[in-house]
Amino acid sequence: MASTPRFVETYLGYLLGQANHALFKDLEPDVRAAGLSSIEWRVLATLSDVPSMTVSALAREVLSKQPTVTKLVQRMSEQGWLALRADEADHRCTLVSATPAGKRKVRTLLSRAREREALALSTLSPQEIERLRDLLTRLLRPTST
Amino acid sequence: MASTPRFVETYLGYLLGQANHALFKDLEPDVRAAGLSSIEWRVLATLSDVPSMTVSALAREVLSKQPTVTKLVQRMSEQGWLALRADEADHRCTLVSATPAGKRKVRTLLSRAREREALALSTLSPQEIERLRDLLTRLLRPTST
DNA sequence: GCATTATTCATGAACTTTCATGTAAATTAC
DNA sequence: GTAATTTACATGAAAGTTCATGAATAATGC
Repeated sequence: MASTPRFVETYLGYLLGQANHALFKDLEPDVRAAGLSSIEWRVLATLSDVPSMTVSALAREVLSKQPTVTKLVQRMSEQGWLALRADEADHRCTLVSATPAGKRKVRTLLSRAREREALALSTLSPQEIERLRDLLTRLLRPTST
Repeated sequence: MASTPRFVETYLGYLLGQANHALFKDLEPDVRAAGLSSIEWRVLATLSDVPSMTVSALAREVLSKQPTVTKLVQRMSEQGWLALRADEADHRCTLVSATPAGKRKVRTLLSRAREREALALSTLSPQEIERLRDLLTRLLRPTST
């Protein structure tokens, strides 16, 4: 006699949160060892392969609020990991970029993250991994024709 | 000539985070209208279909730290949504449960969450949805034979 | 049983995030 | 070109989270 499953066990938001958390837990020791918090890791990873980004674009990427990111990047710039400068084309915008020190700091973490990801995904076949990425991407971009 | 994709565009943790965030954004207005924060919503949803749970079990479920949850449930109990009592079998444990008022408060949100989830998933076929749930579940429980 | 170790939660201090709002720059409508 | 509106960031106060630690209970080894 099967009982009704708990709400959280079937709700997609819960599954996504748990999966994300599980994945990060494997990487967390490395992130902490590098002297970074999880949000700082997200910021540096995001900025690792773009020249620069505005504060609000960065806030969207790292799933945080604009005032949070404003203060976060100020602290990180004091530590020398980020550089802030005004956008010449639009003086309202503050452009955030990773300094060489910041890029250096995150470099090994990026490949470590890839390793951990591969490990976490090792229970799935390459085809299934492909499918998972595809399904998640399509969830994010509803109108993919 | 395809350029190398950005790290965050292919990293699973990023995809999971974005997907989770996108899903919650649809529900957030309802959660806020009910006078709840996102973490309070998670707590009430988690407690909606179990009699009670210890503080640390709850912390694991809602992906937060134990001191965070200790203070959170104290606030929520002052508001009448949760009840706290000592575990008779193990006096170290504080058992947390949703009060009738708390259950009432979350009831409509639970079905609203289902609606929003269905909407977000409507770009996928039922078979694909099944597959996504399956893949995420297997990611969480590596040794499912 | 007694000592040791582990578990569970509570708490104060430090730090971070958030909300509400302010200021400045850019855009739009006239 | 000016006024009204919108956009983007910064900031202070309030609220929340986290770390380090403490106190109490339970489990383990002898």
